[in-house]
Order: sequence, then structure tokens, then C-alpha cells
Amino acid sequence: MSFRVLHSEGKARLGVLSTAHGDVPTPAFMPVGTRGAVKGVGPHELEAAGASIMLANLYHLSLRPGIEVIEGVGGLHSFCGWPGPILTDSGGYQVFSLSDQRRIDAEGVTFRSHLDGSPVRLTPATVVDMQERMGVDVAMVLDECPPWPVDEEEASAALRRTTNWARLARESWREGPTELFGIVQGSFYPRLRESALEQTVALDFAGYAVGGISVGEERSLGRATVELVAPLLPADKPRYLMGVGTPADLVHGIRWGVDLFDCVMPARHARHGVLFTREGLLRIKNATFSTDERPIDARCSCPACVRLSRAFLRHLICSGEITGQVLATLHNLRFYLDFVADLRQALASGSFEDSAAEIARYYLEAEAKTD
RNA sequence: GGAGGAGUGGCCGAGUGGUCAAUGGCAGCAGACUGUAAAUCUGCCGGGAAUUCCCUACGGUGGUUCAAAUCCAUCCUCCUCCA
Repeated sequence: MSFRVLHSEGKARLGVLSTAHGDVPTPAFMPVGTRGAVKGVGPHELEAAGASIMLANLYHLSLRPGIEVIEGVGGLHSFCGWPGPILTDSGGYQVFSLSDQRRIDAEGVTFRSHLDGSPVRLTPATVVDMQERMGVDVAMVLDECPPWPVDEEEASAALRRTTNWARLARESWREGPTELFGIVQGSFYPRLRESALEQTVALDFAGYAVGGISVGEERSLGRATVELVAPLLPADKPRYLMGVGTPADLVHGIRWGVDLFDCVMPARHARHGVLFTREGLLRIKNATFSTDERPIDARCSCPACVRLSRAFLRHLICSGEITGQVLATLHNLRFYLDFVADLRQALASGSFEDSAAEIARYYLEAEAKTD
């Protein structure tokens, strides 16, 4: 794997992440396919939507179908039919989201499986090992992602575990097709973040993530953390802002030097009838669209926008038709991927700030109103 | 013609003398969602004034009662069975 920065504008970077399974032009948005597929979307459709890299989740895949199954059929790429780059999350987020089902200790975390209640043990080493066995391009270290609010003492304790886990993960990593990314935690305490950054970078990972954002904090805290951490990460390594975010979040992250993003938002919002357009959010279930013959977004070329009306899509979504959810997901994914592609284009032409203001106009304005 | 049973808010369906503008569910309306235990969750949902107020409402009408969706009479409609 290699990473090259092609252009930069301020702290924003245009680059390419090259992996054994293909190149990822950055900044990039990675659709989330937790169980090996973005909900409702097959690999061919994901490719058609413009995705260059997909994210999956080790914790979920290890429970079902099991790593041995994936390994036995030649790895995650062939198993899920996605030939391009794959990044897997370690289960660190599940330490956060399944908090009532787990117990954390110095050596790792024990979950009660959300599927059947049986105990599942994840340690830094086993997590790296399983991701390597799946043959993914990028593996994430196991980390602890504390919710907000959390006091500094507790956040500090969580960070100590995460840092120790990072060292153990780094030590267990074996040179091969799978690269390992470290994660900077530290909640919203600048001192902890700075310390986390220093200690994580010292372990010399292939890339670095900013984790622990969007865990219940107010927007300004998350933004400040990105502004603090992202620019200090090694310039020659890819930077990944985990779990973020809204279109405005992406603009902000890119401005501060982030290269990779992932978020369930476009997919989940789609299933719930919230569509992204170049003119802002469109809640397709609203009665006002019941006879609206226009496409979701006149400038979008996704399968839904090319030939279907808002009225019909509304009908499908309101009826609970799986097809409506699929089409809405294809649309939102296309929107996100086009959106980031437009921002890359802006970076390439050296007009990121001006262009972003136009490209993300409605999202930036909507956000400004809620500040 | 006779004997039973049933009619509740847009729909289904609880309630069977006061605490009932009436449990639930569905539909409808609106909102939330950020490394996915999410096709999930939340709020509103007779009308009007818009903090404990008024009006209309449990098939129709009349009655009993301080008080009725709940009891009585009668009428209407539907279902089942017998002729």
C-alpha cells in the first residue's frame, strides 16, 4: 500500500491511496457495508455509484458467518464480491454502541454476542489476526470509543487502554497485504488528544484515524478536535476521520486535512426516507411530495433520478417497498460519492474553498442556522 | 316469520355506570438518526379557545340516574341459525 499527496490547498489534500485491490482517490468517502454489503446494495451497484473503497466490520463478520468461513472461501473480497479496496473496522465502535453487552479490561473486551448472548472475546492481537485472515486492505486497531459526556479521568483511563491495545496490535501485525491503521482517541480533552496523537504516531502505523467523534457531543467539540488532531498527523500517511459525517462535516474534515471518511448516514437516511440533494435534505415521506413529478435531484444521474419521480419514490418508501429503500440508498450513496468527487475536482483545480462553498452551499447554510 | 349475536373515533379493536375525548394496533402527519443490534426510534393524531376551558362524540331516538359508550325501551343496519 502506498499513499501520495498530489496537491494541497491550505491543509486540504488531494491524494491517492494505492492498494493491492486498486487505487482510492482521496479525499474519499467509504460506504459502510457492515456485514460485507451496504444494506440493500450489491457490489456491482456500489461500483456503479462511484465507490472506490468499501468498509466492513470485523466484529459483525466474526460473529456471522465467522472468520473461518470467509478465510475458507478465499478472503473477504471474493466472499462479498467487492474486488476493490476494503477497510474493516475492528469492533471498537461496538465497544461503544453495545455498551450494555460488554466488559472492558486491560487485555481486551468481552461482548455478549448481540445475536445469541454468548461471550465473544476481542483482543488487540486477535482483531488484527482476523482482519489479516480476511485479507482486507486496511485493518483498524481495536480501540475504545468512549461516549460523551465522560469526565477527563475516565476518558484518560479509556485512552490508556486504547494506547496499550494499539501497541499490542502493532506488535502482532505481520507484514503482508493487510495494512494497519492506528486510531487517535482522547475524547474531547485536548491534552488527552495530544498525548494520544504522540503515542499513536510513535507506533508507526500505515495510516491514522481520528476516532471518538460523533458520540453525542455538540458539533463544535468534534470540529475542534478534528482541527487539533488532523493537521498534526504525519503528512505522508492517510488520515481517516471515523464515522463522519454530514456533507458539511466532510467539507470541514477535508479543509483540515482528512483523507478518508465513512458514515452510515447516507444509507440509513435513505432507508428512512431522508434524501440528500444539491439543494439540501429532502424528506421524501412528507405529504408535499405525493404528486411531485420531478426527480429527487435534477443534476443526479443515479438510477432513481434518471427515470423516477419523487411521487413514485415517496410511494415506494411510504409503502415499505424494499425497492424504494434500495433506490433511495443508491441515490444517497451517489450523492455522497459525487459530492466528494466534486470536492476532489475543486482541490485539483486549486479552488477548494470557493468551490466547496458552492458545492455544499445548502448544507453549510443549514448548519450555520443551527449554530 | 322466529331465535340468537353484533353495531365504539379514517380502519381494526378494548372498555361494559363515574378516575372516558375513550387502552392497543394500523393508517395519517411531523421529527430524530454520524467507525449500522436500526426497513429503527420519538412525538402528534375529534374540533375550538390554546396552563387544570368549551363544544361534538361510542348506530338513531327517548328514558332511568347526581352521573351512561356502559342500564331500560324502541327503531334502524349487519351476521349466524331455524322456518
